[in-house]
Amino acid sequence: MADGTGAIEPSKKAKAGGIAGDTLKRYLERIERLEEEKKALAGDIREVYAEAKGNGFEPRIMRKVVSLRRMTAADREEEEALLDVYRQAVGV
Amino acid sequence: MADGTGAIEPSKKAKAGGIAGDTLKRYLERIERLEEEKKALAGDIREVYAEAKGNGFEPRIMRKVVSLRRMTAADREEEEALLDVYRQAVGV
Amino acid sequence: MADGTGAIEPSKKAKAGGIAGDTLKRYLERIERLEEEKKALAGDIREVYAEAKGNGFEPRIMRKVVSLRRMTAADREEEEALLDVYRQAVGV
Amino acid sequence: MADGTGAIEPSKKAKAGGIAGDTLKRYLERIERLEEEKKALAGDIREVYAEAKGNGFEPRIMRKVVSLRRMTAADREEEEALLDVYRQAVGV
DNA sequence: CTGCCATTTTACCGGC
DNA sequence: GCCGGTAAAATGGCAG
Repeated sequence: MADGTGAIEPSKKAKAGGIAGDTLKRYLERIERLEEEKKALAGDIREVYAEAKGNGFEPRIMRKVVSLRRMTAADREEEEALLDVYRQAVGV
Repeated sequence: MADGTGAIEPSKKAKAGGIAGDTLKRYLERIERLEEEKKALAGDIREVYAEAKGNGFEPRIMRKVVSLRRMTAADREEEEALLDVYRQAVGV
Repeated sequence: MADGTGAIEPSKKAKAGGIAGDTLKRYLERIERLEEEKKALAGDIREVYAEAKGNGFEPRIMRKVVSLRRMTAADREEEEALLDVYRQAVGV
Repeated sequence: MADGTGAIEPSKKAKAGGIAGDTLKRYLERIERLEEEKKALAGDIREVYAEAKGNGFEPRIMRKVVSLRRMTAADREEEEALLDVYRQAVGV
Protein backbone atom coordinates (compact mmCIF):
# COMPACT_ATOMS: atom_id res chain seq x y z
CA MET A 1 0.00 0.00 0.00
CA ALA A 2 2.81 2.35 0.71
CA ASP A 3 3.59 2.29 -2.94
CA GLY A 4 0.04 3.18 -3.79
CA THR A 5 -0.54 0.10 -5.84
CA GLY A 6 -2.35 -2.12 -3.42
CA ALA A 7 -6.05 -2.73 -3.26
CA ILE A 8 -6.99 -5.23 -0.67
CA GLU A 9 -5.91 -5.49 2.93
CA PRO A 10 -7.13 -2.04 3.93
CA SER A 11 -5.22 -0.54 6.80
CA LYS A 12 -3.40 -3.80 7.19
CA LYS A 13 -6.28 -5.01 9.32
CA ALA A 14 -6.99 -8.23 7.55
CA LYS A 15 -6.12 -10.22 4.53
CA ALA A 16 -8.16 -10.97 1.46
CA GLY A 17 -10.77 -13.59 2.12
CA GLY A 18 -10.95 -12.52 5.76
CA ILE A 19 -12.73 -9.58 7.29
CA ALA A 20 -11.63 -7.25 4.56
CA GLY A 21 -12.91 -9.71 2.00
CA ASP A 22 -16.32 -9.62 3.67
CA THR A 23 -16.26 -5.86 3.71
CA LEU A 24 -15.38 -5.77 0.05
CA LYS A 25 -18.14 -8.21 -0.70
CA ARG A 26 -20.66 -6.01 1.06
CA TYR A 27 -19.56 -3.02 -0.96
CA LEU A 28 -19.86 -4.96 -4.16
CA GLU A 29 -23.31 -6.17 -3.26
CA ARG A 30 -24.49 -2.66 -2.44
CA ILE A 31 -23.13 -1.48 -5.76
CA GLU A 32 -24.73 -4.28 -7.70
CA ARG A 33 -28.06 -3.65 -6.07
CA LEU A 34 -27.92 0.04 -6.91
CA GLU A 35 -26.95 -0.76 -10.46
CA GLU A 36 -29.97 -3.00 -10.79
CA GLU A 37 -32.23 -0.16 -9.73
CA LYS A 38 -30.49 2.14 -12.15
CA LYS A 39 -31.02 -0.33 -14.92
CA ALA A 40 -34.69 -0.60 -14.02
CA LEU A 41 -35.07 3.17 -14.27
CA ALA A 42 -33.44 3.13 -17.67
CA GLY A 43 -36.10 0.62 -18.66
CA ASP A 44 -38.83 2.90 -17.32
CA ILE A 45 -37.50 5.78 -19.36
CA ARG A 46 -37.49 3.69 -22.47
CA GLU A 47 -41.09 2.79 -21.80
CA VAL A 48 -42.13 6.42 -21.54
CA TYR A 49 -40.53 7.15 -24.89
CA ALA A 50 -42.32 4.16 -26.36
CA GLU A 51 -45.64 5.33 -24.98
CA ALA A 52 -45.07 8.83 -26.34
CA LYS A 53 -44.25 7.33 -29.69
CA GLY A 54 -47.54 5.47 -29.57
CA ASN A 55 -49.21 8.85 -29.22
CA GLY A 56 -47.50 10.32 -32.23
CA PHE A 57 -44.43 11.95 -30.76
CA GLU A 58 -41.01 11.19 -32.13
CA PRO A 59 -38.63 9.91 -29.47
CA ARG A 60 -35.65 11.07 -31.45
CA ILE A 61 -36.81 14.68 -31.38
CA MET A 62 -38.01 14.36 -27.81
CA ARG A 63 -34.52 13.35 -26.79
CA LYS A 64 -33.12 16.40 -28.46
CA VAL A 65 -35.53 18.59 -26.51
CA VAL A 66 -34.66 16.87 -23.25
CA SER A 67 -31.04 17.46 -24.03
CA LEU A 68 -31.66 21.13 -24.75
CA ARG A 69 -33.61 21.56 -21.53
CA ARG A 70 -30.76 20.01 -19.61
CA MET A 71 -28.34 22.64 -20.84
CA THR A 72 -28.24 26.11 -19.40
CA ALA A 73 -29.60 28.86 -21.61
CA ALA A 74 -26.13 30.33 -21.99
CA ASP A 75 -24.55 27.07 -23.06
CA ARG A 76 -27.38 26.33 -25.41
CA GLU A 77 -27.15 29.68 -27.11
CA GLU A 78 -23.40 29.50 -27.36
CA GLU A 79 -23.47 26.11 -28.95
CA GLU A 80 -26.17 27.06 -31.39
CA ALA A 81 -24.25 30.18 -32.33
CA LEU A 82 -21.07 28.25 -32.95
CA LEU A 83 -22.90 25.65 -34.97
CA ASP A 84 -24.36 28.43 -37.08
CA VAL A 85 -20.90 29.82 -37.70
CA TYR A 86 -19.61 26.45 -38.86
CA ARG A 87 -22.66 25.84 -40.99
CA GLN A 88 -22.32 29.16 -42.73
CA ALA A 89 -18.61 28.55 -43.20
CA VAL A 90 -19.23 25.37 -45.11
CA GLY A 91 -22.54 26.35 -46.57
CA VAL A 92 -24.96 23.90 -45.00
CA MET B 1 -50.16 13.51 -40.24
CA ALA B 2 -51.31 11.76 -43.35
CA ASP B 3 -48.48 13.53 -45.08
CA GLY B 4 -46.05 11.82 -42.79
CA THR B 5 -44.47 15.01 -41.66
CA GLY B 6 -46.12 15.73 -38.38
CA ALA B 7 -45.84 14.33 -34.95
CA ILE B 8 -47.45 16.79 -32.73
CA GLU B 9 -51.21 17.02 -32.71
CA PRO B 10 -51.65 13.28 -32.47
CA SER B 11 -55.08 12.15 -33.52
CA LYS B 12 -55.77 15.68 -34.68
CA LYS B 13 -56.65 16.67 -31.17
CA ALA B 14 -54.74 19.89 -30.75
CA LYS B 15 -51.95 22.00 -32.00
CA ALA B 16 -48.54 22.62 -30.55
CA GLY B 17 -48.77 24.74 -27.49
CA GLY B 18 -52.22 23.38 -26.97
CA ILE B 19 -53.34 20.04 -25.63
CA ALA B 20 -50.74 18.11 -27.55
CA GLY B 21 -48.13 20.49 -26.23
CA ASP B 22 -49.31 19.70 -22.72
CA THR B 23 -49.15 16.02 -23.41
CA LEU B 24 -45.64 16.34 -24.72
CA LYS B 25 -44.69 18.40 -21.72
CA ARG B 26 -46.00 15.72 -19.41
CA TYR B 27 -43.99 13.04 -21.14
CA LEU B 28 -40.87 15.13 -20.93
CA GLU B 29 -41.44 15.80 -17.28
CA ARG B 30 -41.91 12.12 -16.53
CA ILE B 31 -38.71 11.39 -18.38
CA GLU B 32 -36.81 14.11 -16.64
CA ARG B 33 -38.00 12.94 -13.27
CA LEU B 34 -36.90 9.40 -13.99
CA GLU B 35 -33.58 10.64 -15.22
CA GLU B 36 -33.08 12.54 -12.03
CA GLU B 37 -33.67 9.38 -10.04
CA LYS B 38 -31.27 7.56 -12.29
CA LYS B 39 -28.70 10.22 -11.79
CA ALA B 40 -29.23 10.07 -8.03
CA LEU B 41 -28.56 6.34 -8.10
CA ALA B 42 -25.40 6.97 -10.07
CA GLY B 43 -24.41 9.35 -7.30
CA ASP B 44 -25.16 6.72 -4.67
CA ILE B 45 -22.96 4.26 -6.49
CA ARG B 46 -20.18 6.78 -6.64
CA GLU B 47 -20.54 7.30 -2.92
CA VAL B 48 -20.22 3.62 -2.20
CA TYR B 49 -17.04 3.51 -4.23
CA ALA B 50 -15.77 6.55 -2.37
CA GLU B 51 -16.60 4.98 0.98
CA ALA B 52 -14.87 1.78 -0.02
CA LYS B 53 -11.88 3.80 -1.14
CA GLY B 54 -11.83 5.43 2.28
CA ASN B 55 -11.50 1.95 3.70
CA GLY B 56 -8.56 1.11 1.52
CA PHE B 57 -10.20 -0.53 -1.49
CA GLU B 58 -9.39 0.73 -4.92
CA PRO B 59 -12.46 1.70 -6.95
CA ARG B 60 -10.67 0.90 -10.16
CA ILE B 61 -10.15 -2.71 -9.15
CA MET B 62 -13.59 -2.96 -7.62
CA ARG B 63 -15.08 -1.89 -10.93
CA LYS B 64 -13.13 -4.61 -12.63
CA VAL B 65 -14.54 -7.16 -10.24
CA VAL B 66 -18.09 -5.91 -10.69
CA SER B 67 -17.59 -6.03 -14.42
CA LEU B 68 -16.24 -9.56 -14.26
CA ARG B 69 -19.17 -10.71 -12.14
CA ARG B 70 -21.59 -9.16 -14.57
CA MET B 71 -19.90 -10.65 -17.58
CA THR B 72 -19.90 -14.11 -16.17
CA ALA B 73 -23.42 -14.86 -17.32
CA ALA B 74 -22.81 -13.47 -20.78
CA ASP B 75 -19.57 -15.33 -21.14
CA ARG B 76 -21.18 -18.52 -20.06
CA GLU B 77 -23.79 -18.09 -22.77
CA GLU B 78 -21.15 -17.22 -25.29
CA GLU B 79 -19.27 -20.31 -24.35
CA GLU B 80 -22.36 -22.44 -24.65
CA ALA B 81 -23.01 -20.99 -28.06
CA LEU B 82 -19.49 -21.78 -29.12
CA LEU B 83 -19.87 -25.27 -27.76
CA ASP B 84 -22.93 -25.63 -29.94
CA VAL B 85 -20.93 -24.49 -32.92
CA TYR B 86 -18.35 -27.12 -32.27
CA ARG B 87 -20.97 -29.79 -31.67
CA GLN B 88 -22.65 -28.96 -34.93
CA ALA B 89 -19.28 -28.85 -36.64
CA VAL B 90 -18.65 -32.44 -35.68
CA GLY B 91 -22.25 -33.46 -36.06
CA VAL B 92 -22.99 -34.59 -32.51
CA MET C 1 -29.62 -28.23 -41.60
CA ALA C 2 -33.17 -29.13 -42.34
CA ASP C 3 -34.03 -28.04 -38.87
CA GLY C 4 -32.56 -24.65 -39.50
CA THR C 5 -30.06 -24.90 -36.72
CA GLY C 6 -26.94 -25.97 -38.52
CA ALA C 7 -24.12 -23.80 -39.67
CA ILE C 8 -21.24 -25.83 -40.82
CA GLU C 9 -21.16 -28.65 -43.32
CA PRO C 10 -22.54 -26.57 -46.16
CA SER C 11 -24.34 -28.57 -48.80
CA LYS C 12 -23.23 -31.67 -46.99
CA LYS C 13 -20.01 -31.56 -48.94
CA ALA C 14 -17.54 -31.83 -46.12
CA LYS C 15 -17.26 -31.83 -42.42
CA ALA C 16 -15.73 -29.21 -40.14
CA GLY C 17 -11.99 -29.38 -40.06
CA GLY C 18 -12.10 -30.53 -43.63
CA ILE C 19 -12.77 -28.59 -46.79
CA ALA C 20 -15.65 -26.65 -45.31
CA GLY C 21 -13.50 -25.77 -42.32
CA ASP C 22 -10.89 -24.36 -44.67
CA THR C 23 -13.50 -22.40 -46.53
CA LEU C 24 -14.83 -20.98 -43.32
CA LYS C 25 -11.35 -20.08 -42.23
CA ARG C 26 -10.76 -18.22 -45.44
CA TYR C 27 -13.95 -16.24 -44.99
CA LEU C 28 -13.00 -15.35 -41.45
CA GLU C 29 -9.57 -14.23 -42.52
CA ARG C 30 -10.96 -12.03 -45.26
CA ILE C 31 -13.34 -10.49 -42.76
CA GLU C 32 -10.65 -9.91 -40.19
CA ARG C 33 -8.41 -8.28 -42.72
CA LEU C 34 -11.17 -5.94 -43.83
CA GLU C 35 -11.96 -5.12 -40.23
CA GLU C 36 -8.36 -4.18 -39.61
CA GLU C 37 -8.48 -1.75 -42.50
CA LYS C 38 -11.72 -0.36 -41.20
CA LYS C 39 -10.22 0.14 -37.79
CA ALA C 40 -7.23 1.91 -39.31
CA LEU C 41 -9.56 4.31 -41.09
CA ALA C 42 -11.36 5.02 -37.85
CA GLY C 43 -7.98 5.93 -36.41
CA ASP C 44 -7.30 8.25 -39.34
CA ILE C 45 -10.60 10.00 -38.78
CA ARG C 46 -9.81 10.50 -35.13
CA GLU C 47 -6.51 12.02 -36.13
CA VAL C 48 -8.14 14.52 -38.46
CA TYR C 49 -10.46 15.66 -35.69
CA ALA C 50 -7.48 16.01 -33.39
CA GLU C 51 -5.59 18.03 -35.94
CA ALA C 52 -8.58 20.29 -36.51
CA LYS C 53 -8.90 20.74 -32.78
CA GLY C 54 -5.27 21.78 -32.67
CA ASN C 55 -6.20 24.51 -35.14
CA GLY C 56 -9.02 25.82 -33.02
CA PHE C 57 -12.03 23.92 -34.35
CA GLU C 58 -14.30 22.08 -31.97
CA PRO C 59 -14.68 18.41 -32.88
CA ARG C 60 -18.03 18.26 -31.15
CA ILE C 61 -19.50 20.89 -33.43
CA MET C 62 -17.67 19.54 -36.45
CA ARG C 63 -19.37 16.21 -35.90
CA LYS C 64 -22.72 17.91 -35.89
CA VAL C 65 -21.92 19.58 -39.18
CA VAL C 66 -20.77 16.31 -40.70
CA SER C 67 -24.01 14.78 -39.55
CA LEU C 68 -26.04 17.60 -41.09
CA ARG C 69 -24.20 17.30 -44.39
CA ARG C 70 -24.91 13.61 -44.46
CA MET C 71 -28.63 14.25 -44.37
CA THR C 72 -30.56 15.32 -47.42
CA ALA C 73 -31.74 18.90 -47.44
CA ALA C 74 -35.34 17.77 -47.17
CA ASP C 75 -34.72 15.55 -44.17
CA ARG C 76 -32.65 18.19 -42.50
CA GLU C 77 -35.30 20.85 -42.91
CA GLU C 78 -38.05 18.54 -41.79
CA GLU C 79 -36.20 17.57 -38.67
CA GLU C 80 -35.34 21.14 -37.81
CA ALA C 81 -38.93 22.17 -38.34
CA LEU C 82 -40.23 19.43 -36.08
CA LEU C 83 -37.70 20.26 -33.43
CA ASP C 84 -38.85 23.86 -33.56
CA VAL C 85 -42.43 22.74 -33.05
CA TYR C 86 -41.51 20.68 -30.00
CA ARG C 87 -39.36 23.43 -28.60
CA GLN C 88 -42.13 25.94 -28.90
CA ALA C 89 -44.59 23.50 -27.39
CA VAL C 90 -42.56 23.15 -24.24
CA GLY C 91 -41.07 26.59 -24.31
CA VAL C 92 -37.36 25.99 -24.79
CA MET D 1 -11.17 33.88 -29.19
CA ALA D 2 -9.40 35.14 -26.15
CA ASP D 3 -12.81 35.04 -24.58
CA GLY D 4 -12.90 31.30 -25.03
CA THR D 5 -16.05 31.34 -27.03
CA GLY D 6 -14.82 31.09 -30.55
CA ALA D 7 -13.35 28.37 -32.60
CA ILE D 8 -13.39 29.58 -36.07
CA GLU D 9 -10.82 32.13 -37.07
CA PRO D 10 -8.00 30.27 -35.38
CA SER D 11 -5.00 32.43 -34.75
CA LYS D 12 -7.05 35.41 -35.85
CA LYS D 13 -6.25 34.63 -39.43
CA ALA D 14 -9.64 34.88 -41.04
CA LYS D 15 -13.34 34.96 -40.51
CA ALA D 16 -15.91 32.31 -41.16
CA GLY D 17 -16.51 31.87 -44.82
CA GLY D 18 -12.99 33.09 -45.41
CA ILE D 19 -9.73 31.27 -44.95
CA ALA D 20 -10.78 29.60 -41.74
CA GLY D 21 -13.96 28.50 -43.44
CA ASP D 22 -11.88 26.93 -46.17
CA THR D 23 -9.71 25.20 -43.63
CA LEU D 24 -12.74 23.82 -41.87
CA LYS D 25 -14.16 22.71 -45.17
CA ARG D 26 -10.99 20.84 -45.98
CA TYR D 27 -11.06 19.03 -42.65
CA LEU D 28 -14.67 18.08 -43.17
CA GLU D 29 -13.95 16.83 -46.64
CA ARG D 30 -11.05 14.72 -45.46
CA ILE D 31 -13.26 13.27 -42.77
CA GLU D 32 -16.09 12.59 -45.15
CA ARG D 33 -13.77 10.91 -47.61
CA LEU D 34 -12.35 8.67 -44.90
CA GLU D 35 -15.84 7.87 -43.70
CA GLU D 36 -16.85 6.87 -47.18
CA GLU D 37 -13.94 4.48 -47.37
CA LYS D 38 -14.86 3.14 -43.99
CA LYS D 39 -18.41 2.65 -45.09
CA ALA D 40 -17.24 0.91 -48.23
CA LEU D 41 -15.22 -1.52 -46.13
CA ALA D 42 -18.26 -2.19 -43.99
CA GLY D 43 -20.08 -3.02 -47.18
CA ASP D 44 -17.28 -5.35 -48.25
CA ILE D 45 -17.48 -7.12 -44.94
CA ARG D 46 -21.20 -7.52 -45.31
CA GLU D 47 -20.66 -8.99 -48.76
CA VAL D 48 -18.23 -11.56 -47.44
CA TYR D 49 -20.78 -12.61 -44.88
CA ALA D 50 -23.41 -12.81 -47.60
CA GLU D 51 -21.16 -14.90 -49.79
CA ALA D 52 -20.36 -17.21 -46.91
CA LYS D 53 -24.06 -17.51 -46.22
CA GLY D 54 -24.57 -18.52 -49.83
CA ASN D 55 -22.17 -21.35 -49.16
CA GLY D 56 -24.08 -22.54 -46.14
CA PHE D 57 -22.36 -20.75 -43.29
CA GLU D 58 -24.43 -18.75 -40.87
CA PRO D 59 -23.31 -15.16 -40.55
CA ARG D 60 -24.62 -14.99 -37.02
CA ILE D 61 -22.34 -17.76 -35.88
CA MET D 62 -19.46 -16.47 -37.94
CA ARG D 63 -19.77 -13.12 -36.21
CA LYS D 64 -19.60 -14.88 -32.90
CA VAL D 65 -16.42 -16.65 -33.91
CA VAL D 66 -14.86 -13.44 -35.19
CA SER D 67 -15.84 -11.77 -31.97
CA LEU D 68 -14.35 -14.56 -29.90
CA ARG D 69 -11.12 -14.43 -31.85
CA ARG D 70 -10.93 -10.69 -31.41
CA MET D 71 -11.71 -10.85 -27.74
CA THR D 72 -9.05 -13.34 -27.04
CA ALA D 73 -6.37 -10.70 -26.70
CA ALA D 74 -8.56 -8.50 -24.54
CA ASP D 75 -9.58 -11.40 -22.35
CA ARG D 76 -6.01 -12.42 -21.94
CA GLU D 77 -5.19 -8.91 -20.75
CA GLU D 78 -8.18 -8.92 -18.48
CA GLU D 79 -7.05 -12.18 -17.02
CA GLU D 80 -3.57 -10.87 -16.51
CA ALA D 81 -4.98 -7.80 -14.81
CA LEU D 82 -7.02 -10.00 -12.52
CA LEU D 83 -3.98 -12.08 -11.78
CA ASP D 84 -2.21 -8.91 -10.80
CA VAL D 85 -5.06 -8.08 -8.48
CA TYR D 86 -4.72 -11.40 -6.78
CA ARG D 87 -0.98 -11.09 -6.59
CA GLN D 88 -1.30 -7.73 -4.97
CA ALA D 89 -3.97 -9.05 -2.66
CA VAL D 90 -1.57 -11.62 -1.31
CA GLY D 91 1.42 -9.36 -1.55
CA VAL D 92 3.58 -11.28 -4.01
C1' DC E 1 -42.34 -3.43 -40.16
C1' DT E 2 -40.52 -5.27 -36.22
C1' DG E 3 -36.65 -6.75 -33.85
C1' DC E 4 -31.75 -7.38 -33.79
C1' DC E 5 -27.05 -6.07 -34.42
C1' DA E 6 -23.45 -2.69 -35.43
C1' DT E 7 -21.96 1.73 -35.09
C1' DT E 8 -21.93 6.07 -33.14
C1' DT E 9 -22.48 9.16 -29.64
C1' DT E 10 -22.61 10.39 -24.91
C1' DA E 11 -21.31 10.32 -20.04
C1' DC E 12 -18.11 8.78 -16.66
C1' DC E 13 -13.83 8.07 -14.36
C1' DG E 14 -9.00 8.12 -13.38
C1' DG E 15 -4.50 10.35 -14.58
C1' DC E 16 -1.55 14.68 -15.38
C1' DG F 1 -9.18 21.45 -14.26
C1' DC F 2 -8.47 19.25 -18.62
C1' DC F 3 -7.97 15.32 -21.22
C1' DG F 4 -7.72 10.84 -22.61
C1' DG F 5 -9.59 6.37 -22.48
C1' DT F 6 -13.40 3.31 -21.11
C1' DA F 7 -18.21 1.77 -20.52
C1' DA F 8 -23.28 2.78 -21.29
C1' DA F 9 -26.95 4.47 -24.24
C1' DA F 10 -29.03 5.63 -28.48
C1' DT F 11 -29.29 5.83 -33.30
C1' DG F 12 -29.24 3.71 -37.73
C1' DG F 13 -29.15 -0.22 -40.87
C1' DC F 14 -30.34 -4.88 -42.07
C1' DA F 15 -32.51 -9.39 -42.09
C1' DG F 16 -36.50 -11.92 -41.42
